[in-house]
Amino acid sequence: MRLSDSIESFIKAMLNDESDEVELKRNELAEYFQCAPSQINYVLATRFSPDHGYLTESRRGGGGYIRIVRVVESGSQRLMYLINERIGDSLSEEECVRLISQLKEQQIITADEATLMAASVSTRAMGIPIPDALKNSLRARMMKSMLMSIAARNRT
Amino acid sequence: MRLSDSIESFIKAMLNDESDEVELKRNELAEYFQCAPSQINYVLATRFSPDHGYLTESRRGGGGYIRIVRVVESGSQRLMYLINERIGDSLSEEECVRLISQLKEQQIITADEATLMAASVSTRAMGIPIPDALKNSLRARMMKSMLMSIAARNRT
DNA sequence: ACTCTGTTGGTCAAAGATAGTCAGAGTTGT
DNA sequence: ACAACTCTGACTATCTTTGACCAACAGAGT
Repeated sequence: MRLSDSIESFIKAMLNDESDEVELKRNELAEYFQCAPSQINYVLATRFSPDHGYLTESRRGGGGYIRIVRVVESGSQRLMYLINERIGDSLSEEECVRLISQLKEQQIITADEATLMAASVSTRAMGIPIPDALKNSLRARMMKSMLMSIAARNRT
Repeated sequence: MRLSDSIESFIKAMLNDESDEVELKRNELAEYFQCAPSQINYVLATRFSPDHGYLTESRRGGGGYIRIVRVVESGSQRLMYLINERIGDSLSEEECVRLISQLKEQQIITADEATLMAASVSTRAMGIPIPDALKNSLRARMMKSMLMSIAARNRT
């Protein structure tokens, strides 16, 4: 069995026992598995990425930690579909607006949230000197990031 | 538990009990927490800054003190200040997060909105190949755009 | 008033404690 | 053999805590 797989199972077991959320110390975990601390990052990157349905946050320095939140299976089907399939690498402002208004119609987000999301991807917000292609790729990333956070909060 | 967090909680508890204002002795507090006096300054700088919604004043010498005041502003005042003065042409992710969480504490935005805003300016969302300076200028624009949309809806 | 001295708080740099990144070496499946 | 995946270590970034030295203020003594 690969080390990465063991660490993955270990973390998933913790997630099952406790809740949809777990907090750990990178160094402790590395110590436990007798491996380099950066191995933990590798596992997080390859098995607990947003694409895999997880969100992670961390803090460095004294009392630092890594927190992993499971979004998979709890976020609505619709959101996961958008994140994983519908939204690709690029999204125009018009497409964003269309998606946002659909989500509002389906009552997945509130009207206020829709306004907020639209404001963030608006032409006005994006007024920096970069090619349109980059702006649209940025919009896609922003939308995924926001939808991911909505999926996270919708978990029961 | 981090020392800084304990001290932060301690001070916030005092603020809740009494009023929007609290006065303390740096040395006494340091004595109480068994730490270097300058630790208190660190806590003030990292958790009670204007961006966090607090003002501090102090006096040295005999009878010296540190006074911490929680700033109370109306939502629209706060938003206007942020849009017109605080946020300039550039804002780091950390600054964004700080401002957002402060808006949440002052109940100008909901927790869900805070999460959404933070997601939109996150490093994850900004993962396109442009210089950091541009990313921060983009963050500033996005924040202003989002705050303006909130200000608009708040006008009743 | 002026100065001296004790009592406070302020600053800053260094040390300590964590986590992140990335290139390259090692391993495995086809 | 080749490509993809795994693992490590050196270097970096960030957050916390401490300590040495500095600055300001009050009150006593002159």
